[in-house]
Amino acid sequence: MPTDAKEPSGPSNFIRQIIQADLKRGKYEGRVVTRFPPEPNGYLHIGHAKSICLNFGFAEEFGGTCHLRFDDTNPSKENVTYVESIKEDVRWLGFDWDAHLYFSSDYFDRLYEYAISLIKLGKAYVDSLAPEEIRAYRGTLTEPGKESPYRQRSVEENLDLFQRMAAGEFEEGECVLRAKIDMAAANIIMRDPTLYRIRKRSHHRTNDKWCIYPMYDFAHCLSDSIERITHSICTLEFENNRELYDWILDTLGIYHPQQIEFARLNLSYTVLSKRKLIELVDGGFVDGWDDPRMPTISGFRRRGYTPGAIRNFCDRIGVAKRDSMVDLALLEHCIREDLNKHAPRFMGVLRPLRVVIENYPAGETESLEAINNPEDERMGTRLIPFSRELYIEREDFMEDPPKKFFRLAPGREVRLRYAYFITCTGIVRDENGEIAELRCTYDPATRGGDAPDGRKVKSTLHWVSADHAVNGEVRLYNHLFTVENPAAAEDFKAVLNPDSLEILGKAKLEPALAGLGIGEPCQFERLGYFCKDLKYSTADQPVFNRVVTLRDQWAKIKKQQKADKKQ
RNA sequence: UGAGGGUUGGUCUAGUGGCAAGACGACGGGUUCUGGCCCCGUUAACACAGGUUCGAAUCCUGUACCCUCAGCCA
Repeated sequence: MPTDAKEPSGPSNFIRQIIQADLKRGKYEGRVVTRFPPEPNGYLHIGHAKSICLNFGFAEEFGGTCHLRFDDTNPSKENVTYVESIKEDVRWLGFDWDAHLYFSSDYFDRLYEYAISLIKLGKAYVDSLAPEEIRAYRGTLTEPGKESPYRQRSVEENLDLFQRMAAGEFEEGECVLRAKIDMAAANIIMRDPTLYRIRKRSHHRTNDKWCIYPMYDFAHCLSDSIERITHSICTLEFENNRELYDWILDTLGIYHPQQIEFARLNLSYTVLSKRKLIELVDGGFVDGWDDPRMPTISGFRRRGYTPGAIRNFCDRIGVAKRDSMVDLALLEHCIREDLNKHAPRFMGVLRPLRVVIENYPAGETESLEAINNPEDERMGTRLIPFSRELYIEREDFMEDPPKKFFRLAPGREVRLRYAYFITCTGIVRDENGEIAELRCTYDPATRGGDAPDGRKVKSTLHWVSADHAVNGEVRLYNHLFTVENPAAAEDFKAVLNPDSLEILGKAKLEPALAGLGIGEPCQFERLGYFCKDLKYSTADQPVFNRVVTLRDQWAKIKKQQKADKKQ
C-alpha cells in the first residue's frame, strides 16, 4: 500500500473491501483512480456530497487520485453556469481534483473513432427507424424485441451513413447509431442500445463542431477507460447498465475499469431528485437553488452549514446497496456537534419583551464580561453593555406558569446570563390587555451572575440592553416538507410545509453581532446556531439565518403537556 | 408475471460459521450561569419457512415483500 494512504473514515463498507481486495491481488498495478462525474444540468445536492466524499475519500485513503469529470454529452440540457457552480461546491466541500479536471466532450474525437471501430467490427449499425418504431421494436419487459430492418446494413454502408450523420446530412430523429447486440436479450438495455443521436445544438464547449452526440452508456465507460479509472462508483439505478458498460469495453478490447453501484442517499423531509429540485426553483416555491431550505450544497452553505459537518455526515451514513432513508436528525446532529465546538456565542432576542429594572439607575451603563465559547477557552471573552431597560425573549415569561416552567413569572427570581438576578414585580399592559412590558428589580450583589449568599435560581435567560441593541431580521427555517417521504406523495408540492420559513423582523441583537462576518456561524445562546445571510443582509440591517435549533428539553415538555391536556 | 439488485432495533450502518456491535432518535437520570454541551442508564433488530452443521445474521433450498430497467435523458 502506498505510504501516503490515510486512515479510513467511518465503518468499513463493501466498496472499501473490493478496493482492498483488488490492491492485494495487484489488480490495476496497485493504482486507485476514481472519478466524480456530474452532468452540468443542475446544482449539486447532499446526495452528490455522498458520492463526492466516497470518490475523493477512497482516492485519498489509498493514495490514489480522483478526477472531476463533467459528463456533458447532452447539449440541450447543459450549460457553463452549472459547471462553475459544481466546481465551487466541490471545492467548498474541501476536495481538490488537482490537475484532473475533465469533460466527456474532450473525448468526442476519440469516442467517434471508437464508434467507427465498432462499425468495422460489425458491432454497430445506423438505424433509420423512427423513434416510435424503435420503441415498438424494443419489445417489453416480458416479450423479446424485433430486429430492425436496417440491422443488416453492410459495414461500408454503416460507415458512410455514420459519417454523413456527423456531417449534418440528416435531421434530428432521422437515424441513430445503435450497438448490434441482441434484440431478445433479457436485459432490455442490451437490445441494440442507441450509441449516438443527432442534436443540431451548439455545445457549451465544442460549439458547433458536432451535430451527433454520444449517449451516456457509450461515453461513460469509454471516458472511464480513457482516464484509466480503476473503480467506477455509481448509484444503483445503473446496475442494469453495467452489462453494456462491460460489453462496449470488451468488444473494443480496451482498458476496463470496474463499475460498482451503491444506494443513493434519501433524506427525510426533503427531496433529492434533480427534477423535483428544478421544479421547486422554477415554480418559485423557494428562493433559488441556494435557498437555505434547499438540500443543495449551496443551500446548506448559505444556511450556515460547514463543509466539515457535511463530510462527517457522509462518513456516518455509510455505504451499502439497500435503499434507505436517512433521518434528517442525523445531519442536524452533525452540524450541532461541529458548531458547538467552534461557533462563538452571542445573545439575541428574537421576539422582544421590554423589561425595566426599577431599582437600576436611569442613564447608567456598565459592561459585563461574557465567555465566547465555553467549549474552547482560547476563544476568549467579550464585554456586553447592561442598562436599566432590556429585552428578554417573550416566551421566557409566563404570567401563569405551568409545572416545569422554570423561567420568569410574577414574583419569581431568575438570572440574566452574565449579569444579575432579577425578580419580576409587575406587568404593564397595552390598551388590548396584552403584556407590553415587565417591571423587575435586580440584586446588585449578584453582579456577574452568582449570589454571594449561595442562593440558586431555576433558570438563566438571555437578554439585550435596549439602548445598545442592534435591530435585525431573523429567518427561522423548518422542514421544507410536512411528511417524511415527500417523493412518495401523489404531488410532492402539495406536502410543502407552509411554515418552512418564518421571518422575524424585530429581533434585538447584542452589539458585537454587528461585527460578525457574512456566513460565519455563531450561536445565539439558548436558541440555536445562526449565520448572517449573504443575500439579504445590508449595512444597516443584518439578516440572520437559523442554521439549526439547539436541542430543546422545554419544547419537548411543552409538547407533552399539550398532548396530555388533549386527552 | 423477463432480467438485475435488495431485506439486521424507530432510522442508518457493522458482522463474512463461534457472546448480534456502533451511531442517530426516543425515554429516564446526573451535572450545569445556555432546559445547550458533557456523563450515566433504559429501550429496541437478524423478513418468513425448511435444510446443512456441535454451532447459522452468515452456507443451501424455497417463499414473501421492496427497488431498478421498455429515453434518440443521465
